[in-house]
Amino acid sequence: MKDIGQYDHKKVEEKYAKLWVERVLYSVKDTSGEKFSVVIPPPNVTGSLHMGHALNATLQDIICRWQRMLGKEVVWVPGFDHAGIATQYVVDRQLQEKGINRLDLGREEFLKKVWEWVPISRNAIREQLERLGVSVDWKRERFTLDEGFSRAVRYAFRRLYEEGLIYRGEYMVSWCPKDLTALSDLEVEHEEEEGKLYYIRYPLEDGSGYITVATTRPETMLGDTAVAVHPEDERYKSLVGKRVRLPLVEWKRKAMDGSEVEPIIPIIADERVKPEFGTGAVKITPAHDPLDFEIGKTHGLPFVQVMDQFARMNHNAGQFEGLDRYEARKKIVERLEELGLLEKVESHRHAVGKCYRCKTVLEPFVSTQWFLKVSDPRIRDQAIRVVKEGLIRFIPENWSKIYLQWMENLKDWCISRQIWWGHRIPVWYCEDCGHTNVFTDEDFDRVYDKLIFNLIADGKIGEEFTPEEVADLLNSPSFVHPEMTLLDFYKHFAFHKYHSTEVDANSLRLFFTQDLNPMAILTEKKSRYRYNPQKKTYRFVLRCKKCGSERLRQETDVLDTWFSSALWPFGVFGWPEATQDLQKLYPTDLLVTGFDIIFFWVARMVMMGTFFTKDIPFKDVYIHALIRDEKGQKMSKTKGNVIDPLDIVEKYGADALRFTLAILTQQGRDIRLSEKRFEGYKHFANKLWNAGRFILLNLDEDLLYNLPYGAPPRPEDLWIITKLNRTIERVNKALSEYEFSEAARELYEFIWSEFCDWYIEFSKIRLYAKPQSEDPEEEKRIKAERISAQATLLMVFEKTLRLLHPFMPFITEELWQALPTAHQESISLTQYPQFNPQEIYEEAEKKVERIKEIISSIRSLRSDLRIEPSRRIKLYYRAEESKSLVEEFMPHILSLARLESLEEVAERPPRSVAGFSKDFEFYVLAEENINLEELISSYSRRLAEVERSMETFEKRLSNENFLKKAPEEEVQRTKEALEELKGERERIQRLLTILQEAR
RNA sequence: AGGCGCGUAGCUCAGAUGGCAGAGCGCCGCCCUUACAAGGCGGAGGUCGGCGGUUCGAGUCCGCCCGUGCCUACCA
Repeated sequence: MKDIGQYDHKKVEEKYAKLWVERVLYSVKDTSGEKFSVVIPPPNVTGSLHMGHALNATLQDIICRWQRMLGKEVVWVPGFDHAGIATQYVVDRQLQEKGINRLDLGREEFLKKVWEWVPISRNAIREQLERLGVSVDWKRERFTLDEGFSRAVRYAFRRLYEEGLIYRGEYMVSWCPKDLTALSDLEVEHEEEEGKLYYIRYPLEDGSGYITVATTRPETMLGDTAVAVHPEDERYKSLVGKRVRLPLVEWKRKAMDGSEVEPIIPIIADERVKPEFGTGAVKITPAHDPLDFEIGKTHGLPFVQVMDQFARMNHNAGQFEGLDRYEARKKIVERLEELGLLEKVESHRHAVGKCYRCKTVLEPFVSTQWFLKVSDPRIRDQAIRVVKEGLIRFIPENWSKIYLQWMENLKDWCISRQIWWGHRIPVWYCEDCGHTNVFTDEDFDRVYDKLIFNLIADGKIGEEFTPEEVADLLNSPSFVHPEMTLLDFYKHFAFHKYHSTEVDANSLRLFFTQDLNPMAILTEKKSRYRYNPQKKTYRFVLRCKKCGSERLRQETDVLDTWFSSALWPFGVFGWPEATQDLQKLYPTDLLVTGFDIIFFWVARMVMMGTFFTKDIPFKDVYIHALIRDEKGQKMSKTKGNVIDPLDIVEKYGADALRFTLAILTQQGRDIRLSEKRFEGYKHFANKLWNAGRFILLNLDEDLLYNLPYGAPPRPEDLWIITKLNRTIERVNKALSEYEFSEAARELYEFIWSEFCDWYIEFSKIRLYAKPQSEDPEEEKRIKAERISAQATLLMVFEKTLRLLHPFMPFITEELWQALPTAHQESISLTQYPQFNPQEIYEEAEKKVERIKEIISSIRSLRSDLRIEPSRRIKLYYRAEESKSLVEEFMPHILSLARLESLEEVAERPPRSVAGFSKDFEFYVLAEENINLEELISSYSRRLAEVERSMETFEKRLSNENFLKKAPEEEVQRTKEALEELKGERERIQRLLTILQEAR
């Protein structure tokens, strides 16, 4: 007997969100058993989580909690992504709002600002994840820019470089003139736009006429160095080899190789020109168009850049210099028109590439960049094989096709970015011999040299540093784990080998006093350190591996953020160190992510994973849908249609949020979300709570001791046990197939429609039973009955809570802890219910289902007759097969159909109205004010329906082909169904006649 | 331009292996029946986008079309 009162999701959830983290429930210490490991797709530190993250986290948590309850040692690694451009963009905008320009601030100062921002975002996200109840192991939290991870990135870069898989070169890339960086092909968003196609006449040099070219970008004509036609194009065959005078350009232009280029340009033939497009003649601007770049290369054409990094016209643009590309376009078109060289302008739909971050139209731009040869068989073949052979499994399956398609058409990946926030490429160019040096800490023997190298490469200390600076830094709290020092963190995540032996505070002190003794350094030419006696600072010296020069210049570019993300599933476990974690927990078992980053991330993890670890990074890849708003629009801040998960958690609770997301997650389908959905499942949580409240209110304190004195189970007990058992089976099956929606629906259906609607109602018969006499035997019997009802309620409810726990962790925890059977620190540490074939009671199941039908049919009649629920009425019945059942379940029918009495009669009582359910026919005495019309129309509708069904069955059975060809079983089934319908029709007809007479 | 997905009740969506169309929300009616009005009980509502084909039988399999969403792509 205890009352848990009304459901207050905030109270419950806030309590456990904190408690679970404090008690470190989800940190596995002993990893000797069967493991289940997952790495979270690290959220970007760009702000806070959106609904997509909430979905992602929820689905992973459902699986992780389920696996944990199945007895596995679940390790779920959380973390964050530094998210290069995205984060830089966010901080840049914040500064702009304060009127600060990033370029004025300079790299170092700007990075400081970013490091100030990151913890703000990270804490917000952490808090959100905790509120969602995710069971990650916070002790393992990682950041893609933390010390260990950065080291892994450098290691990976070096390996790839040494294997010849990374190269540097001058190529055409997509350039964002706003973010001032190159982007990979994937970061280009193509958008269809209504543009214009300009037809421009280029006069032939000999004055014999002109050739007309068509272009969408007239401003690039200033950089034209040829006109190309298809070699087989009869219209232009005679012109090939001739030259044209480039209009407007009356000056010499400077090509990228420094040579001067005349505005007289050749007409060349190239098969890549499509004769059917435009005029069939195309202007060639090798420095500003990808195809022209290729053609320029093959034909040895000069490359003339006419724009700078801001997409402004440069010195090659003569009078147009300094104009923005679009202004230049306008001016150039005007000029051409004046000169009569603009033949016509057509409207033209075409795709333009935009920056995926800032949506600026990108400029094809020739520049020197770093590339990763992902198309190399050493990388690609494995990545294809592991998916083809099913070692990695996509769910839903069709994504593997998309993955493979993309893999087949791989192009080299531009991995360098001209931004500041990210992993600086670990390359130092020699100013003397020009050698490209790639350094990692492997190049140094002593641990402290390694350490200091890493600090420098990370930009954690400046080129010149004092020992105090280094010591302070190493003794300061780690960015990721404030309870550790930076040095601890290094030891833990990066210097596995040296763990607790060589690296400690004492040796650190010794290192600085002995090894970095200024006198020793000044006299020791080969020292790694240079001492500056004036400033009392040290410099860590790198020497060119080829010529030994100390004059090295570090590459200023940083790596594409996805380069580091690609190492995530093994980097988090300490790779490249051969840690125990790596051996035990890698490959991971599951990756849950959205389809929008299959190419960006999933594919690259597979490529890097198989390349570096010779193993797959994960076994199952569950691809979930994208969250959209109720109109099917992508949620975005600019559209203002975002639903903030924290708002929902506040208003409806994390449990409701999670359950909603789970039940809406049908495989491979986008989720349209409106706030209304959450409300419905909050009601579900409330329903569950109230069921718990009811049970607790009705449990006797001494129940657990009295269990042996309980009466044997009744059919409804066996029925609900069977129903629960079937639900257990279905939920486990659904989860094993990642059918979240199916699992959630089964739970909802069972809890609400079976347990609450029927079983609890049935149980009240025994719980509320009062002895009719003073007979002590009867009292004893009633008590025994009550015990058995309580026991079943408790047992079924307890199992149900465990079954539901992965979906709604908070409320299930709270209710479970309130049960007298609670015996564990947390419900999440108990076992997940499993199907038990012994607990299927078909006989009882059938009986109770039939009784439900009978009760419903009585309720239906009552409702049609407008008899209020509170009025207990007398009912009379006739029945054949159902008779014994009705007698057996008399109390149930009386109670749930709210009857005063139910008596068997031989004939329909006079002046009565009738209803039926199969052979069970029942009668209510008609009163003066009874409403028959509703009933008559109800029966009429029913009759029509039955007759319609009969017709289709009769037609089918009179079809010879059906009888001949359909399976015997099917024919039989149809016949039986028809017989049943016939009986029903007769009954309805009879009842209708009665009603009409009574009218 | 290719590829993928979707079109079923007013809305959001379920409907292995073809065999009497389902749920939630919304709507209508009656009820504060001592777990729950965030509730109970009862009910209405659908030519399964269109056309053709395979089949005894098609929401389900095949073809075409229409609508819609997304991904990929160097048509200047």
